[in-house]
Amino acid sequence: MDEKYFAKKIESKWQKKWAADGTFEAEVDDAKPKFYQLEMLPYPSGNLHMGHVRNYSVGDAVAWYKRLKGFNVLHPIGWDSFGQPAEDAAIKRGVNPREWTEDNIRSMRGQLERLGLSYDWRRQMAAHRPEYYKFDQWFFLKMHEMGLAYKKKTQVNWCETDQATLSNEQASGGICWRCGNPVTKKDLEQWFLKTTAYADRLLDDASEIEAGWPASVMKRQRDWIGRSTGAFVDFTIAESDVHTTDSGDNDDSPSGRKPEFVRVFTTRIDTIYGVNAIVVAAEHPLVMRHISLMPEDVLAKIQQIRAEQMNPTDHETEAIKDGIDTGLRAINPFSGDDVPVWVGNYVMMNYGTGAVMSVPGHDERDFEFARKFGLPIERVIQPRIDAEQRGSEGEENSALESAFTEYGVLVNSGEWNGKTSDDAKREMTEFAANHGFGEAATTYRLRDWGISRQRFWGSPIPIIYCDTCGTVPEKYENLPVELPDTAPFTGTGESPLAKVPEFYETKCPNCNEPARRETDTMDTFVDSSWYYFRYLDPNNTEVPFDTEKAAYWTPVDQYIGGDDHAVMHLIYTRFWTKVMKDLGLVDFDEPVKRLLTQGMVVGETFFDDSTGKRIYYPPSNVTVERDPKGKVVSVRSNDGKELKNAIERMSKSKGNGVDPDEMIDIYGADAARLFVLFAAPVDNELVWHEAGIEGAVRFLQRVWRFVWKWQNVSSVPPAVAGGVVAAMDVVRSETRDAPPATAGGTERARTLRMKTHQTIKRVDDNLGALQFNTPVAALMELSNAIYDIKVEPADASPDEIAAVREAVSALVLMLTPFAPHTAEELYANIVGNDNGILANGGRFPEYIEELSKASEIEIPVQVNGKLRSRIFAAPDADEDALQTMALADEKVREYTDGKEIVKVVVVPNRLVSVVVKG
RNA sequence: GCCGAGGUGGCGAAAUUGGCAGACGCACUAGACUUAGGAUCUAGCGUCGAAAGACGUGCGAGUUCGAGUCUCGCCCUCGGCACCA
Repeated sequence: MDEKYFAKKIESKWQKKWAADGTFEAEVDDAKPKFYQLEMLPYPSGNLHMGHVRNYSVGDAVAWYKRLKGFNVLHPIGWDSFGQPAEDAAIKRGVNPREWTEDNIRSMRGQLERLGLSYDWRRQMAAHRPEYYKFDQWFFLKMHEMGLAYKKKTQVNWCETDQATLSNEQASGGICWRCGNPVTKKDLEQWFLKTTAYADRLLDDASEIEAGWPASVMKRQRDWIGRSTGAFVDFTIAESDVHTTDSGDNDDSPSGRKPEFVRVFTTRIDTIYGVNAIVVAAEHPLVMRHISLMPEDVLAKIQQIRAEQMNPTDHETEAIKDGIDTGLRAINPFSGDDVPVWVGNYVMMNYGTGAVMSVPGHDERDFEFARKFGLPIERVIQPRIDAEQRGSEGEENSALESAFTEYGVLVNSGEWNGKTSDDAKREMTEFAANHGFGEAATTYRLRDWGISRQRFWGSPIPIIYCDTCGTVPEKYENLPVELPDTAPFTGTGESPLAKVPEFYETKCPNCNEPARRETDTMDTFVDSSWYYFRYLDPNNTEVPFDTEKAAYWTPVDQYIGGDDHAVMHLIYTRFWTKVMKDLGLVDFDEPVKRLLTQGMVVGETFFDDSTGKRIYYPPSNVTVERDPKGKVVSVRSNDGKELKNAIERMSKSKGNGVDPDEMIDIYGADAARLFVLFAAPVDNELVWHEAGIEGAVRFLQRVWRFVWKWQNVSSVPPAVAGGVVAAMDVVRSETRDAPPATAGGTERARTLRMKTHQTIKRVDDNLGALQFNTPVAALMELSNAIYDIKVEPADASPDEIAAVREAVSALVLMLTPFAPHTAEELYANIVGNDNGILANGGRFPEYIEELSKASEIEIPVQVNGKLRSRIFAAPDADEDALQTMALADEKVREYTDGKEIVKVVVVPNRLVSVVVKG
């Protein structure tokens, strides 16, 4: 051990050692409890960024913590290596996507290794390798057999910038998930996975994982699935001689020919007597059927609305209601009234039935629409009112100032008057069903998952089109359908594979006649839906993974990643798991027991308002002026211009990115890791300040210096040579049996031991609760306490040496999850061998409660709620004793003398509160 | 607009869940050592005040011996969704 802390030297030493020893290689072992620690796998862009560093430092801390607690820990990593950037590189720079990807994986693996992350590298998977994507295809075929994979022509989300289709999840908010540009619509023939078939299970199984997942993620998933229960109701079209078997787009309708009708979905059938119109989407089949009879101006308006709905969503103009009366009329099956049929821009074809019953009295949108077009507004629900008010007649007919959307009691609703909304909903739905004009219904916001991508760099969809046999799945024994080495890359929206005859020309698996392969590839979110099962059995060539291995390791105990995947990846992977359960591959419904979403790492930049030029903060790029208290008064560029600050997501274009390699080079991996864990609570945003990482180095150096100073002393008793745990046993028996020391040095020893054991408990509790900033603070406090003992090794008494030795051993072991290289090196120094913490049987230090307690504790005394004094008492002193002491206290008496004591509240070990009067 | 999370020193944050607000770190101030310090060590660091002390967790009320924490009403910030019938 060197006297000085050289991060680079010890980091490379232990990284080599771990790799050579296979320290983090895990195997199934029924004798040990398992722990599957997983972090979201990176896309191999070529460079690690600070967000990765944070994500993987957190995961590594958990993995180490669990190892020290005696778990058999599986901690793998891999590569989400299919996807657009590789193809973009091919288009722009003519490189081969495979070589580009492999190069990036190589360099990023180097970066991960330099961080010293404790992965079992033997299990690495990469999505773009045939041995992996073979099983994407395998799953696709299984889902095809199960009827979960199907093809249909539909309007898809299309990103003009990326020239690519997007799933609904990827186009959330009308914005492309990758490039952030607005999304348009396009008609395409696409393969879909039937996620909607699992909508109920996705919702209902959520209760199993609720406790371990962030509430916000659960909520966003629920909102995304968007289940609403209500009813379909059919309104017959008046004076129409058209007959229909359904409302056009709905397969669930009753069979048999009936007069033309329009089917609406409503969650509020109890308001049906308040219907003033039927409003349908511009593309609704009803409109299509009657289009020839409509006047010019109506058609023009419908065209206009249709065009607006096709365009990228503009949230500014969206709120303005627009519509036109089609001239058709529909009959309300409950009241018998006939109402106009309108086209409205606020009704969307892709939700419910594309038609709504407009009830302006009790729906805000309908209210706004009715106001604008002067349609009648009637009250049919009245708030529940008290008995004495019930008689007042005016209520029922009073004009509505705004829509009343709550539940209440029905009025103006014929025979249903007086029913509550709840009762009416149930009874009216039944009534509609019995009379054949409606039924109970549930609709979802969730859509099926469109997985076709007109891209080269993805898993080919294993389907063959044959002129005689039609759409034919590839045979399992022919998997993988391999990508060609290269293709003509244009990025124009057609799959490059469609230009590679060697790829698409094939024989039909059925009839052996010439046939054509599907040339679209799968969405990369397919790869990430099941990758963590592949880690369990990465070399299996027959099936995705061995079910027995999965039975031991899965589900994932702890998953960590960014919350930008709250909807996309995490819904897909939950869906995939449920499919795997139905296939008999796993026996659980939910793949991830606990989920932690870490906050973003952001950078601070300063910019010149006039030019918009950004300057990244620390390395002497700017001059910071502060007042004597340290508050920033101004920041100037080196040429004297006043700058404004901005905290933004780190990115190349903003020039505020921080290169992990550079940080490792300057400060060391341990310091970088320690800092990201310490700087902020894990779910908060983290503003990267280089000064902070210097603080982390200082802490490590302090610990280092301390061990150096005490190293000769700490190896004195031969009994200690067996290791830290043994050392601590010795220390424990030395002091436990000894009478409580009272004088001089031994008092110091006792205080330090107390701090040591309090720290053990705090760090254990905090890590167990997935907090990382607070245990680091606790370790810093312990290090300060060791420092504060202020005894030179030569002058220390035996129990002081023992106490210091115990404190140092505990500190070093508990440092492992945060700064493993430093901890390993210090530990090696303490035990006198280089075998490593785990090989030596190092464990998380044991907490001994009795040692954590002070012999005397300070108890604050309040008089009338204000802190007036402190008394010292033995722990667990009884209430009477504390009260007597408190009332006898000189300072307390200043406030109580001559006054009446009304009440004394005593909280043992906490406080005494005296209430006086007069 | 709706939903969710949150507002604590100059900054990042703690606070045993109703019990000494500001632990720990950064920044800052003073001093020591030093040829030097962007190293290290010592001390200080919520506001006002010379001190005693008073005030202090977005604002206003309330419950309580006692409120950062609980209740009610406002204000603000950040995220998500955005006509979901």
